[in-house]
This record gives sequence, structure tokens and C-alpha cells, in this order.
Amino acid sequence: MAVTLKQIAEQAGVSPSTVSHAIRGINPGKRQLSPQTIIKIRNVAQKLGYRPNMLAAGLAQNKTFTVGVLVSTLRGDFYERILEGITEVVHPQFTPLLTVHNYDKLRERRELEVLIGKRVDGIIAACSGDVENSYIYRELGEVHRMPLVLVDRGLKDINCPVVRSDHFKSTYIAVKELFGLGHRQIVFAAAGRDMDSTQIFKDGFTAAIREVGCESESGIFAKKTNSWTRGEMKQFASEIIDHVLGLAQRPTALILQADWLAYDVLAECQVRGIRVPADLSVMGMEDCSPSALPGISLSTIKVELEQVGKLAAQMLLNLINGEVPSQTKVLVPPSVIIRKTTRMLA
Amino acid sequence: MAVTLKQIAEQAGVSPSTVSHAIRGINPGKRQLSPQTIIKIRNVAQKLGYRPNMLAAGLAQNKTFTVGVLVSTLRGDFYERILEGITEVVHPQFTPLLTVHNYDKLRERRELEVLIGKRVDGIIAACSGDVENSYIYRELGEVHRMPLVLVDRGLKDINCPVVRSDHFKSTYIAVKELFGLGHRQIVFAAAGRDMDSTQIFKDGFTAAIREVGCESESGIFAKKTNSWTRGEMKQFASEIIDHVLGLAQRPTALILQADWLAYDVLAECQVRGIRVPADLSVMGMEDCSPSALPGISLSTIKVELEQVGKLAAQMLLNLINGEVPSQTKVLVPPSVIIRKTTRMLA
DNA sequence: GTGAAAGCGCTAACAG
DNA sequence: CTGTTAGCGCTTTCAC
Repeated sequence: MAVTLKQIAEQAGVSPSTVSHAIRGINPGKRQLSPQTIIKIRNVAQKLGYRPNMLAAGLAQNKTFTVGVLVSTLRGDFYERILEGITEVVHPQFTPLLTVHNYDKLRERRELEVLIGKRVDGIIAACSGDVENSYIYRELGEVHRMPLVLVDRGLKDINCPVVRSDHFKSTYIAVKELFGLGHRQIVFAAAGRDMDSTQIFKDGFTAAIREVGCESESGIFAKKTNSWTRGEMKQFASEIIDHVLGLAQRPTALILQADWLAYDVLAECQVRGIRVPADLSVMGMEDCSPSALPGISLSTIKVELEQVGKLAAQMLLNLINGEVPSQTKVLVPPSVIIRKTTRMLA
Repeated sequence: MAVTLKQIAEQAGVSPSTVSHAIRGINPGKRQLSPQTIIKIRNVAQKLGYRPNMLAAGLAQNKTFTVGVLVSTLRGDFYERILEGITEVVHPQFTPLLTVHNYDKLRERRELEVLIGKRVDGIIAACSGDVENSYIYRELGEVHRMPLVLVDRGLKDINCPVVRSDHFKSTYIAVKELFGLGHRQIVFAAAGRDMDSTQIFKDGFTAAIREVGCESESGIFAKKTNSWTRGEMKQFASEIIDHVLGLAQRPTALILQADWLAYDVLAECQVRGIRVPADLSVMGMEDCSPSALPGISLSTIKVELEQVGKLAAQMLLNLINGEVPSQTKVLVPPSVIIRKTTRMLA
């Protein structure tokens, strides 16, 4: 079918191993080739349109020049941004084999098995968070000795590098920023499918609120769901506003756990005649692409997703090269972005 | 290192070939195994945590259970949506090897070579559009006999299936819709890095305008660039409004080649005191995620990107199975979505 | 029903 | 400087 080393060897009148070395350059086999044979071999290869079969090479070297990437979903720009960071860092040495689990634990398992079967050189995974699948991640390291780094979410009992955004700091700096602007009554509306993350967000909020001494006039409004459809989001936005309006001490600032939720809250405010930021300052989280749009201009906490991807990829490459990671838990710091939905209090 | 067929064979006291058959089930090697040996072998495999090495299997069968996907970029939700369609269709039979060219023709070449080297079973590519690279796509089919389907953009002289959104129809139905709403003076603002696509958009616009007989009062305002930064976009939005305002016959409707451009146009309208849709109806193209946001509510032409991905993937699977495609050029039809930036003229 | 042997395309000692 | 020989881990005739 495709042209092989052997065919080139015959055409050029040399042995396969010579061809192998000539094609790959000097270093790999640390062999001295006469310039003429190199030229000759390369010419033949060129003429025949030879492309080395990396599968065969990999089989012989026990390498695949491929890294497995498992993400939760391709919807929205969250994993897309992480993915972008990853591809840029592993390129061109490795190419990513992309899998998606859609929060389905059976699929998560299966995809991981596929990656093992394909003998990827390492895996970067955003696990579904289902503890039932922990064992397979453990197996990855312990029985298959496959380099693994987790992104976005860690896994109890799994001792492997984790790169995630610093959620604690997100709410923490949001509160500090708002406090700096003069706000004293601040509400954090927590919502997410991932209870661990949500808890961290809450902790950051609480810690900051304590530090600035606003415990009595601030609070958390939470709801848990594991499917956020547009309708549910809108519904929750409405409930948040109800809550805010119902409070004895009317809050002056509202922090939402996600930009997309903030968009609905903004819409709800408009419907109810609440002026933003005059009556209420609103702050989102993540800095999704619409937030910068002139019509939205949402103040938010920017989560450095590309950076998460890049750092994770860099750690994986190090692991693949046999280096021991200096730190195993990496938190990438968020930053605050002030646009037009927050204001300084007089 | 990893556990192999041979080890299982030894542990189970049978030959490697028997293990191979037992693991894969009955069909593949059409061999009759006694139920007991099957059980015995599977148990051993289970106990040892055996995962077949698909590389080795692939080398023996000349298959990789992998498809190459080459996209232009991961930024924005355009390719992401196509990618989503692809992954869902090829799953779980194949897993996608993801590459990105970033409109760099050298990188495009290199990534394609990598995919060839990894002997993917087929390729779905959004080519950069650079004609200099045509030859490599040709080589793909002619010398490597690799199934190929192009998405989003075709390539002259390359005779392979192409799946793309029907750009002609996009502007065509936009005009028809607007005409139906009573608009007679319609402007289409064309802008894009890909001149071929832009031309098709223009053609669709012109054809529809002719049909409804509004040639004299309608027109096209075009600008070409190949890098659309936020600043340039904003600048162009401003120029578009200048143009619209400068026309003797003031247009009542404006069609933009991209939603993102429309967002800036909307913002510019606000700045200039042009009320949308009272003074001007605005229609975008693609239906990006922010368009549905309450604060934006952009009327637009929805491009079915997931569908493009799905159809492309389906065609590729057919090609891989040796089927001859019934049709080689597939155009997926867009649809109009009316939100709040367009109105019916009195 | 099961085993032996050849081979997929390459790399990596080991000789010369 | 170059050729020969073993594999890598699997599938697949062909024999028994």
C-alpha cells in the first residue's frame, strides 16, 4: 500500500536501517552517514512520496507522539479555551487525541480506555467528578504508568498534578474589589453542577466577607442543579432577584458564579426596573466572550483558561520526560475586570 | 511494560492467537472457541488489567481507528461547533486527532503530514484556502489514498466531498425575509478573510435583490482584511454606519456578514442615536451564542455548524467503508431567526 | 477447537 | 560508515 522503508532501501541500494537513520537525521541513532548516501536516500524518499509510519515507529519505541485529552464538553468556550492552550503547548511534538465525556460516567470510563488502548504518551483530563470513576484514574497511573494531569477539577485520593483556576481567590477578590468600591451588602449567588467547586467559591466569599467585616449584611444564595438549560438559568436568575429584593438590608452588589447566569440576571433586572449599576452592581465570573460586548459590558472575574491548558500541557510534557513535578497542585490566579455593571458607591 | 497478549496466553495456558480471538469476540476471526476457554481467558485478562494495544492491532490490520481533523482555529465557536458534530458522529468507532493550522500555510502542510504519518483512517479538513497548498490535499488522495472530506471551504481542482454551509442561500433568504417585512432599501456589508465565501454571500444578495426588484435602492458595502481584531471590527462598523448615513436613499435594513460584526454595528448605532429596529433593521449571520442573549437579541441567519460537522463525519465514515459518495458537494441550508433587531415596516 | 508461524513497518543492538 | 538480526504486540493464514 503505502511506501515503506524497505522499498526505499531497495531503490537506493542500501539497507533499511541506513534509510531509517538517513530519514531521521543524525542524532537519533548517533550514526555517521556519508553525505552522499543521505542525499541519495532522501531523494528516493522524496520521489516516492515516503511518509514514515509513526505507528510502526511508535510500536518499536513504545511511544505514540500523541497525548490524550478528555474534556467534559465542547459546548461553550470553557473547555475550548483550555484546549487551545493545550494544543499550542504540545505542538508540534505531540498531537492531541480528543475525547469528550459529556458528564456521563460510563462514557468517561470508555474514553479513558480508548486512550489507554491507543497508548497515548500521556493524558490531560477534566474528570466528570464522579467518584465512582476514581479507580480508573488510579489505574491509569498505577497499572498503566501513564502520565496524567487533571484540569479544572481534582479527584480525592488521586495523587497526580492538578491544574485549576483558583476559585477561592475568584470570589475572594470579587468581594475585596466590591468592598473597595464602597459596597457593604454583598450577595453571592452560587450555582453549579460541581459541588466541590461551588463550595470553594463559597469559602472564598465567606473568607473575604469576614475579613472586611460584613458578615451581618452579606450572604450566599445557592441552588444546585446538574443541568443548566436556558430556561432553568432564567428561572434561577429570577429567583435570585426575588431573593435580593426580599432582603431586609437591600444588597448593593451581587456576584454570580458564572457569566452566563449574570447575563440572565442583567435581563431580569431590566425587566424589573432595577438599574445596573445605579441600583445594583453586578459581577460575573469567567469572562466569557460576550461579556466584553458593548451591549453587555459585564464586570467580571477573568478566569485564565488558556493558561490552565498551557500549564497542564507543560506539566504533562515534563512528566512524559520523566521529570518529577516540583508542585503538584497548581492554582492559576484570576483577575478582576471592571466594565460597566459595577459602580463605586458615593 | 504493559501486559500483552502473550503474557495472557502463558497464564491461561493457550496460544496467543486463541487469546486474540477470545478477547475480540466471535466474529472477527470467525473461529469457534469453547465457552470455557473464552471465560478462562477473559478472566485472566481482567485480572491482569489487559488493554489491547491498538497500535499493534492497527499495524497488523492497517487501520488506526482514528480520524484526523484539521481546523483553522479553536477561537470562537465556529469550528468548535463543527468539531462537536464530528466527535459525536465518529464516536465511539473512531477518535479524532485534532490539529489546527491558524491560517498558516506551512503549519497546514505540517499538520497534514503528521496526520499522514500517524496513518489516520481518514481526514476532515477546513483548509486554509491557500491555493499553494492544494497539491498536498491532492497528494492525500492520489498517493496516500486517504479518505478526505473538506468542510466550510472547497478547493479548486480537488475532487473530494465538500460539506459547507450554503452561503448563497444565507444572504438570499435574508433579503427575502427583509423584503417580506416591507424593506426595500437594503444594504449588505461584506467582510471576511475568505474572498471566495464573501463572493458567494454577495452573489446570493444580488440574486435576491434582483428577484425582488430593488437593485436601484439597495447595495453592497465591502471591505477586505485578513485579520479581524476587535479594533478593526469596531472601525469597520463605524464605516458601515457612515456609509449607510451617507446614502441618498436611506436604507431601512442592514445585513452583516457576521454576527460579531453586527454586535459592533449595534453598539455604533446606539452611540449615534440610531434606534434599532425603529430606524434601522439589523440582521447578522451565523447565530453565534451571544445573539440569543436578552441584551442582544440579534435577528440573524442561523448557520447549522453542528450539522456541517455531522454530515462531513458521516461522509467520511462512508468513504472509509469504501462507499462511493452519492453527492460530492453538500450544502447545508441556513435558516432565518427573527429576534429583536428587525421589524416589519408599516 | 486450538497452535505455529509469518508478517505489519519500523527501531535498536550488534557486528563488521 | 553500513548491513544483519531481532524484536515491538498484534492479526491472520494455514495446519493439526
